[in-house]
Amino acid sequence: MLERILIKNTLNQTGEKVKIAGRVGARRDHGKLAFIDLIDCSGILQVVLKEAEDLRLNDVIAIEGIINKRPENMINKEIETGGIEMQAEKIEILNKADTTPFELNTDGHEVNEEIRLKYRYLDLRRNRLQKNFKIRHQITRFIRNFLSERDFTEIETPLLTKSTPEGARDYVVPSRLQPGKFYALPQSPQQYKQLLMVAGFEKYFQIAKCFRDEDTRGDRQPEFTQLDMEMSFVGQEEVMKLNEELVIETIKNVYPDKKFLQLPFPRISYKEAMEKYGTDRPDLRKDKNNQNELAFCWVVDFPFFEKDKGLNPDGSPKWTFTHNPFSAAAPGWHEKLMKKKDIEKIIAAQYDIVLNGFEIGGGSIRNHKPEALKKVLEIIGLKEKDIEENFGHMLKALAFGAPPHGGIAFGLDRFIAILQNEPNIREVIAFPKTGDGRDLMMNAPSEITKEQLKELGQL
RNA sequence: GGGCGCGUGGUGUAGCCUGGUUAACACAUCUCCCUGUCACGGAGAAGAUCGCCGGUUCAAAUCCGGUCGCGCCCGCCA
Repeated sequence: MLERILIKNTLNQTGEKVKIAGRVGARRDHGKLAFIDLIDCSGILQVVLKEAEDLRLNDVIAIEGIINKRPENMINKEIETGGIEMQAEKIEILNKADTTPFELNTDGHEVNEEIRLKYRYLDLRRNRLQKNFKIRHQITRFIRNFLSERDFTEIETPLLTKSTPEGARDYVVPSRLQPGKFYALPQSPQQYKQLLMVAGFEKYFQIAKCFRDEDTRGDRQPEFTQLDMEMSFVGQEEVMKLNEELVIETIKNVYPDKKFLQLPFPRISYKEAMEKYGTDRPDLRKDKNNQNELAFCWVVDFPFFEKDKGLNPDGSPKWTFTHNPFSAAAPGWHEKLMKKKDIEKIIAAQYDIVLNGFEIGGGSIRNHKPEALKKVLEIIGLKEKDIEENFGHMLKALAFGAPPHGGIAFGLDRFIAILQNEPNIREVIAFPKTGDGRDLMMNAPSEITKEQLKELGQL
């Protein structure tokens, strides 16, 4: 009884009898001679059959046979195993396959998105998507190793957490044990990672799922993955330096053909970006058709606050934060923040990293003193009661000797999509949602039973 | 919430502007032929009441109105 080996391992088995297994990717029947391309997770191999078998596309089979060198004039240079082939001796059909609703030997761009998502498990068989997810794994593996080697601890934070009044709309989950109350799914692990700094971990990271109940875009999904990171006893320079190195090393390792337009990454102030490029995420590429050109930049010196729509009841302007309520003021602006003076001029210790015109990450140095965070919350118009209710735990935690800290978060899906030259992050998310937030394959969201609703206190 | 685009066999398109044969083509599917193909080739077959509803007309895939679905963009997204 032969043990099954992977197709990539047939390369050094010339002359040997082996067993391989996979699905039929193509069939070329010549009557008394037939070929099939067998596909497994590691590659593709041509199998020669003496007689035409009753094999159909996508049937799952196991084959035993001899691996032979191909004659010189029959070598296929297009595939890795093009110099060898298997002479089949025994075929076992493990499972027959229905005809697929679309062809799998293309890149899929021609097929309607809706039908691709409905049959996502077939769509994922495509070469292009297989590559995307193998690369995605290489990237996350490299990042994990890079940060682990630098004393970072990967820590998971809760998905069932608390709704907060600021920022994006929350996805909420009704509580059974606390009828009428709701958990919220995190928009980001922001508060937890800061609390981990209070806890003394000093260097934390997480490949974190985040949720935002807002309208989607080509580069936005309701559910997405963030590389989340936080460090204690650092300033803006250290965070930027470490992350620049992380990005450069990751790309050098996974994409040796990609070229950085400028190293180190140029730094542009928000003001300069707006004046020169009319956007805070400028596309600095020289040749936008060159898929290997990467134009990174940092955008810094963001205004902390901007005027919100409408006015306060007393006629004073309403303020909102431009990026993150937990950010600290940039060096030199702390006094203005504490005195709530020249609010529109205050600069935040905030930095965005931009790649080819897309914001792929952003972070800041945080307010590690409770009185500073409180000032920010007051400026954006929160009443004492709201502050206590929504941020009381943060203020309390910071008061127990929180170290100075700061961090960053990368939109991992977006980052990978750009590196893979994919126009849409759905191509690098295994089971993405449609524009209106549905999962066409699982048919979610769906209705739940009256009993479930009752248990949740929703009836 | 708003703007734009698309919807025709299983998949992708043509036809629509300028209404009129049996709705065309490619791929996929099925049958047959084929001993060196590699997205094999050849012969044949089946498969669409043109998203849905209504209107105009002798006649609607085609014109008009509505509706549904999908995508992209603006708003929104700390």
